[in-house]
Amino acid sequence: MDVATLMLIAYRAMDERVISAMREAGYDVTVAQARIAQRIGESGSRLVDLAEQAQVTKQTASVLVAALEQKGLVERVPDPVDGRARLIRFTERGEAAAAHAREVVMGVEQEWNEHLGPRLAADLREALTSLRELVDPYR
Amino acid sequence: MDVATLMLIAYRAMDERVISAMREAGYDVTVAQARIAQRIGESGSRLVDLAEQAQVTKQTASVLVAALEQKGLVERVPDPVDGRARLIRFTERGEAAAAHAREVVMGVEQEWNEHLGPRLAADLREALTSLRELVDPYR
DNA sequence: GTATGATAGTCAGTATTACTGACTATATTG
DNA sequence: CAATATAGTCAGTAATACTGACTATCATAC
Repeated sequence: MDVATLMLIAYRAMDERVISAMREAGYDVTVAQARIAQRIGESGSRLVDLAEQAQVTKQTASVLVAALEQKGLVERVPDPVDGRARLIRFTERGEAAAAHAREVVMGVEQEWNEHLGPRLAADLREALTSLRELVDPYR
Repeated sequence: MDVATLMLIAYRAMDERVISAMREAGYDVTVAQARIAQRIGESGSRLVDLAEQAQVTKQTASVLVAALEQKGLVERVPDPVDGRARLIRFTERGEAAAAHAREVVMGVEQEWNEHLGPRLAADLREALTSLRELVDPYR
């Protein structure tokens, strides 16, 4: 089995854990929506930036943001310094959802670390970080 | 950045490499189709097995197999030992495509290993294999 | 200042991926 | 032989994602 497929297996397990925890907590968010939401910055982010970071087109990002907006998790406000742009930022409820999601991710990662032990867990992170530099150098 | 997201970044890089190499070689296959095709065994596989391994419903698997069949990469033959079932197996052209894909995956993995160095590459594989036992125990 | 090109975002249309539910046909088990 | 399980399909829908065309605004060069 190639390492990329092994990564996918673990990634999907994380995804399922997060999505089901969010659903239990009353947040009904899909994987793609979560992937966009995860990248919203403190003071709001532009659509194109979210799209680029999540590696989708801006049209796709637009649909996902619209869904999040409809659920009351994010809002779009005009960018004060650029009339073309709008800033996407969390609502209070969205902020709470994001915090919850982060906690779940950290919890699962903690489980993983306990399973792997400190040495292997550290090596895993180091290897993945190093790989990122190779495959995704500009970011 | 959480390790699961780092895994996704690397996984996607692999995906892109494989898909673009396949396209260059004249095979027009999508990611989801490749994920199903990758799991077809030597002597053919049943739809339900492919679906289970790729973690999709059998209806989804059916659509993906139909697409692969339409491209002439796989064929469905009746299962000689079970009248309900049909075996999905590679055509000659499909076999060649699968072999090419495996080569590309191995090539990219080789690049990754060279970037990481032998120790970290081995640790990465060990950690991911161990994680798989945690998150995907029955398989 | 104003024309030119770049950027932010939307709208329209389509393809792919994925789901649930209902169904047929065949196997297996009691 | 009846009851149940399994393999696969069909129908319908939703989510995700794409390309192409468009408007509005910004930045820059003249």
